[in-house]
Amino acid sequence: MSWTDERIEQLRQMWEGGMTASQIAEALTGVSRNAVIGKAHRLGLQSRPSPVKGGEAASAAEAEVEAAPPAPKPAPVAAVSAPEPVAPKPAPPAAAPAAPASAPVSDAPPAPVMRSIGPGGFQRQNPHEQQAPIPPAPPRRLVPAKPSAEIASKTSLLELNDRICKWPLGHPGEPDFHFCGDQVNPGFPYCLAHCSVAYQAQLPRRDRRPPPPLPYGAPRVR
DNA sequence: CCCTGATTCGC
DNA sequence: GCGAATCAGG
Repeated sequence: MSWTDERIEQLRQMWEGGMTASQIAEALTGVSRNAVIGKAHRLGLQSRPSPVKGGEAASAAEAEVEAAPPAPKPAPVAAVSAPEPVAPKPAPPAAAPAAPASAPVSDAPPAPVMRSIGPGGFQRQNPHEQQAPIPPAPPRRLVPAKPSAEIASKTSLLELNDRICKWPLGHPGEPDFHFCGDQVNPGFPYCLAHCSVAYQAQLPRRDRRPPPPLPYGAPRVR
């Protein structure tokens, strides 16, 4: 494969859009990650935060970059080949309850809380902490979460491998059906965020709590 | 190990 | 100009 104008343009947009060289290389079939990086440099595309850089020459140039980081990444223009409207970004799915109003525990001496770690690094709850393992099943409609930088190129079925999230976005058959494509939570087929959607901790029936407040018309739990 | 981008250098 | 090999940090 050679660098046609079209491919160069796609590379440029994806690079500026924040895609990693690997992602770009996958999207532009027939080129390696190195090829992408090499080309990007030859094009004069500015390097984005690279891990290997701080080592030397902490000069003015770098200082400037450090000085003004909080610039929200502008939504990159859609790829030339597949202009796609940017779908509204829904709230992250079923995030773990940040700090649920923990039980009115007295100000007793705080015994060190021991928690076991589940697969994938999730913290398990102790039996005593089960107040709200999961906030009452949200009656909301589930909307697929949208990963950060998959605006320019969507992860297609052909690009799936063992280390990218296979969480489907959209519906098969639809033109923009694709997969999440983020890095997987090691040992799982999905990224961390989608694992939290796909896997819900299930407590022994004995320890389960029915009473919690089912808001109006929430689905009956048997 | 996995990942990342940067750089080098033979082609 | 190209990109594999290599480097080096996370």
